[in-house]
Amino acid sequence: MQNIKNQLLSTEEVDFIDGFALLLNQWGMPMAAARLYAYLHMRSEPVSLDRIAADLEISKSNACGAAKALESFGSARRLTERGSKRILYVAGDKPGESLRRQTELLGKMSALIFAKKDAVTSGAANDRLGRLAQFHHDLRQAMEVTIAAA
Amino acid sequence: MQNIKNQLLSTEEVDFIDGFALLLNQWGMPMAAARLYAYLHMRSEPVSLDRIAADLEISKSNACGAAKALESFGSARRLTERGSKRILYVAGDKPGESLRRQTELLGKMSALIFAKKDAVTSGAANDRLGRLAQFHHDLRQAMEVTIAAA
DNA sequence: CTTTATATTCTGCATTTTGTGAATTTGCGA
DNA sequence: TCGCAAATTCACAAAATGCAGAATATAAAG
Repeated sequence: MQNIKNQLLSTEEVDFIDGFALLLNQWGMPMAAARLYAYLHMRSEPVSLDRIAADLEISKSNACGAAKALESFGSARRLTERGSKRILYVAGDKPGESLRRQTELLGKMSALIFAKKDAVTSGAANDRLGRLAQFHHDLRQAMEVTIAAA
Repeated sequence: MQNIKNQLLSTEEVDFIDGFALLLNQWGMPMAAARLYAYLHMRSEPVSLDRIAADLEISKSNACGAAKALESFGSARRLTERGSKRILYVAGDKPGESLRRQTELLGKMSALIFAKKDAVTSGAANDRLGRLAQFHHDLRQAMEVTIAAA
C-alpha cells in the first residue's frame, strides 16, 4: 500500500495522529482503531472508508474493521447519505462513551470481590480484599461522575 | 506441568482467581500477572516463587516474569529473608498504585491535544478536541483524587 | 573454593494477533 | 432484473506474544 505521490496529510497531521494513537494504544486501544480515532477527531467533515484508507495508508478492509471497532466503543458513528450506498464516518461527541466498558469492569470486579472474599480469605487478606473492592467501587463512581459531566 | 495429585487450591479459590484474573485481563493486565495478582491477594502470608508456580500450575520462569511485572506496576513487593537467597512475595497495600501508569497516560493525552490542536484543526473539530483534552484532564484529576484517598 | 538452592535469562515452539488482497455480499439506480 | 459501486467477510501470510524447559547466574553455607 504505497502512496508516495498523493501526500494528503501534512507532517504535522501525521505526527499528531501517530503520537495520539501511541498513547491510546498504550491505554488499550488497537493500533488501527487508535489511528482512526485520532484522524476522525481532526476532521470537521464526515469521511468515507476509501478516504480513510488512502489518508491513513492502510487497506480498506483494515479501515473497515477499525471503523467497526470504533463504532462498537461508541467513539464514532456512521452517516448514510441518501441515495447512495456510501457510508461516512464522524467522531463521536461524547468523550467518555468509550470508557463505559472499563467502568463496568470496575463494577464487576468490586462485586466479585465482595461476593467471594469471605469464602476465600480470612484475617489480613480478607481486610485487604475489602479495601480493594471498596476502592474499585469508588473509582467507578468517580469516573462515571466525570463522564456524565462531560 | 501436570500437578494432579497435589491439589493445593480449592475449587472456590481457583474460581475466584480465574474469575478475577479474567476481569483484570480485560482491563489490560497480562493473564499470568493477573492470576498472580488475584492469588497474592488471597494470601495473608508471603509466598515463594516455587509455591506460586505449584499453586498456579505454571512454570517457574513464568511465575518469575509475572512477579516482576506485578512489582513494576507496584501491585506486589518482594521480601528477602535474612540468611537465605529465597524471595517471598506479598500483595501491595495501595490499591491505586497500579493505575499510576494510566493516569499519566491521561495527562499525556490531554497535554498532546492541547499543544497540537490549533496546528491540526479548525472550526468544529478544534472545539471538539478542546473538549476532549479537558475531559482527559478532568478524568485524570478525578482518578487521582480517588487513588489518593484510598 | 565447592556445593547447593534459588532466581533469572535464554531458546525454541505454539498460539494469537494483525493486516493485506481476494472473494463475496449488499444496496441502489437504470 | 441487471450492473455497478461500495462495504464486508474470508483466507492466508507475517509479526508479535506467551510459555515451558534448559541453561545460566547468584547468593549462602560449609
